[in-house]
Amino acid sequence: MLDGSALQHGGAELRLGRTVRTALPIDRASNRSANLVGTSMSLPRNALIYGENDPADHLYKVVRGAVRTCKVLIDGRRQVDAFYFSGDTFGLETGYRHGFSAEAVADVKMLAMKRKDLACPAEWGREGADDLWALMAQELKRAQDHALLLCKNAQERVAGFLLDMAERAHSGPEVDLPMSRQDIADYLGLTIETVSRVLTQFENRSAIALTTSRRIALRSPTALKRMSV
Amino acid sequence: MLDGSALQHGGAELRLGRTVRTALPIDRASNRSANLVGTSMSLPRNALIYGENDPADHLYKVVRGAVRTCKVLIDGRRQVDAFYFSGDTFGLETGYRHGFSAEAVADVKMLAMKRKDLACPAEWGREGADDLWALMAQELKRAQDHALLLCKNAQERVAGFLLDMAERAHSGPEVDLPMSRQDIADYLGLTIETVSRVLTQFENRSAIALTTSRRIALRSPTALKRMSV
DNA sequence: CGACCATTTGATATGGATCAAGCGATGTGG
DNA sequence: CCACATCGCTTGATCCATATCAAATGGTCG
Repeated sequence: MLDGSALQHGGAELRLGRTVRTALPIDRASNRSANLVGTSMSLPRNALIYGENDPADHLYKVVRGAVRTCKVLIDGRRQVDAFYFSGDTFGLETGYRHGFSAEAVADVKMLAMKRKDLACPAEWGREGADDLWALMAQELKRAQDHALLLCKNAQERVAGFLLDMAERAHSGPEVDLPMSRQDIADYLGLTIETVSRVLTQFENRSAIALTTSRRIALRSPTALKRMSV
Repeated sequence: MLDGSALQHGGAELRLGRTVRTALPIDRASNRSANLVGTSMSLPRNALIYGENDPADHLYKVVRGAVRTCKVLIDGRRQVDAFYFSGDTFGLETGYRHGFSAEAVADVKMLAMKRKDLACPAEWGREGADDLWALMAQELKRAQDHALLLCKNAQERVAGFLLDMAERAHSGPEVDLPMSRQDIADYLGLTIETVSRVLTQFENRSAIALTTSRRIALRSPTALKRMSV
């Protein structure tokens, strides 16, 4: 899972815009936040990081770029579980195998950290245990919030999504969305057409401004918050 | 939170069929699964166990009956996050306060276990840490599966729900659903009418049989599985 | 420039919500 | 014990939000 070759096995090779480039273990960096040594890897847009059911023996920390975790149902429908940005850690699982696959939303640089046994907390040092616990708690909250989001209507979902992105994707006054409309739609349980329509609707009401299709200025976060519940 | 008086404070007193009866600390039982001492409490149907934003300093283990955790939005919509049955532990949180309220779906008997500091794993013994980690992982999986369910259509949600209940509510060949149609609807992000219609539809196709409205025989789990994705 | 891809916009269809009524079980007071 | 209110569930009729189908627009790269 740490070298380029491993990245091509396993899950389906979906939508690879370019070939998957071998990740060179260029630098090593100690990573306080999980008390682990990380191997740096770079992957191009749409590359598969790991597939569903692959052994879950690494944690990954995004350095630059963005990652999505998702699942594809038998009939082809795709569901995006989460997005991860710079500073976020992903790959933590509830079992020994990944329940979702992970893919690069945009060119991504990240650290891969080996974990002997993620299922047995007693093996970790004190710091590591606290970090992992915090991480797990964060993932749980994310999943719960996602479920809450999915019970709402289209406007509320998109508004909530934008606010979440604005808070997390640490950009300036404008939010830079690295993912496609399809990614957003699959995360929100909507279609790309609906996502697009809601966005133009928000723009018409001056709640947002679409600088480019992937760059959005939140003109009125208050209005968005009002619309998000 | 351990005595009846505490149960009445905090969240809204919603839909209480009867008055909230004071929970007597009748017996004490050591509880291996979390390495804690539990105080037994009994509560009537619809009683509030804890409210949103209440301090999260206890874990609860269901002995008999069923519990739901949920959230009520400002406009009154309710979202059920999870159901817990005999043997399930609930109350684990991502912060110092509960993000959801917990209520008795039916008359419930449970053990309340005090936790000094749930946010600091180093404080727990080795066994306790492993147990809590497993519990957290289970909650994460539950939340993820819930989000997946909510991306599907009505048939798939109801089919998935029935299969989940059949697996968890350890009844015999017939599944005993302790919760109301409203509870199910709020869990699945549907209306009671839709839930009801889908159930009769399943019955017409002989996938299930409705012995009573709360008692369902899964005639063809295979068919349900097919319909659930 | 032309091919390609992502996004937007338009027209129509449909699944589930909403509104409304009926029905069966349970409980209560006369 | 019955008449009656209540409650949870089902069923029916209609409406609406979002999906689906289709086409136009715009941006990017060779």
